[in-house]
Amino acid sequence: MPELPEVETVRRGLAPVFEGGTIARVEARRKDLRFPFPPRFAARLAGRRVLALRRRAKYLIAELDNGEALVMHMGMSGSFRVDKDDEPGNPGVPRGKKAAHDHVVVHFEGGARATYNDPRRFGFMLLFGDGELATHPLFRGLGVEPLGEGLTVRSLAEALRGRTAPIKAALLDQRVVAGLGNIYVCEALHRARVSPFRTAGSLVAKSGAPSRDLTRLAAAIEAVLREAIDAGGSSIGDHRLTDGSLGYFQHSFRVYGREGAACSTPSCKGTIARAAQSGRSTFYCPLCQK
DNA sequence: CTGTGTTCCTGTTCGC
DNA sequence: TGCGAACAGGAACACA
Repeated sequence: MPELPEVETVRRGLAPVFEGGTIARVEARRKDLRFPFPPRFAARLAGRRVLALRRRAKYLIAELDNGEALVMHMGMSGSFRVDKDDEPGNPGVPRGKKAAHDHVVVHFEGGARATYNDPRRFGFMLLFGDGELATHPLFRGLGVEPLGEGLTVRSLAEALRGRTAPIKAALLDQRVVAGLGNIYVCEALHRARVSPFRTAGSLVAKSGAPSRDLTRLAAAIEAVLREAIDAGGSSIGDHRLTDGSLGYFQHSFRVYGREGAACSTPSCKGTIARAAQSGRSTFYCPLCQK
């Protein structure tokens, strides 16, 4: 489920509990998710204080007071639920009650709990040693963060130059831009009026200079992510939506899941179509995306 | 190195 | 209503 905006929304929802909190104990209710839990996973977390909860691409990173880092990925179907014992009206699952697919529960001193639920178990949790974030294969090749200073038209041009894969596939590649997924790639390409079938390299001039289309695309990526985060931000505090669901922004999709609908581009008479690209669904307007 | 297809797993939705 | 098929937001991996 979660792409960058959802992961960021989850981070903001979890931060009040994680940051500054001390982990009392961890329940890992099975031996693995996508990958096996690290050796002595629960024991190594117990007693640790969380200094900060960060996000990189679609990863959540809890920095611990011993220099290690708890790295979490929610895969396709992962979600977190936060429960605080000192809130009598808390709509979350009552203490001790186990919902299906609740695989990990992090108990904090003071009684707050963060419960990780993941039916498909494509998510995972790892413990990195001091400094491992910079060198671990999962992080080593990650591209720039699309928000903040990382993503520039120039950096995009450099990453895409000469590539013959469709721009849709290139943007899904986490080495190009970190954190984009199928939904937001579709949305960004539509906003930029760029066809998902164009080769990535066609957006870059032979000289390496970015095209006008690429300039629009970079702006569209940033805009759609920011809007989605803002929409998610408005849902923080609602326990049902602190879980990484798409929140209110799904009502703002212009192409994703809208096959057959009228294109929303002003004065465009197109109809949103759906195609398969590298095994995933692409939603686009055949008329205004060139 | 680059690009593409397969695979992990379970739940939900769709067409008959 | 039931039931099999298609599909799902990720990304590691194998392979051409």
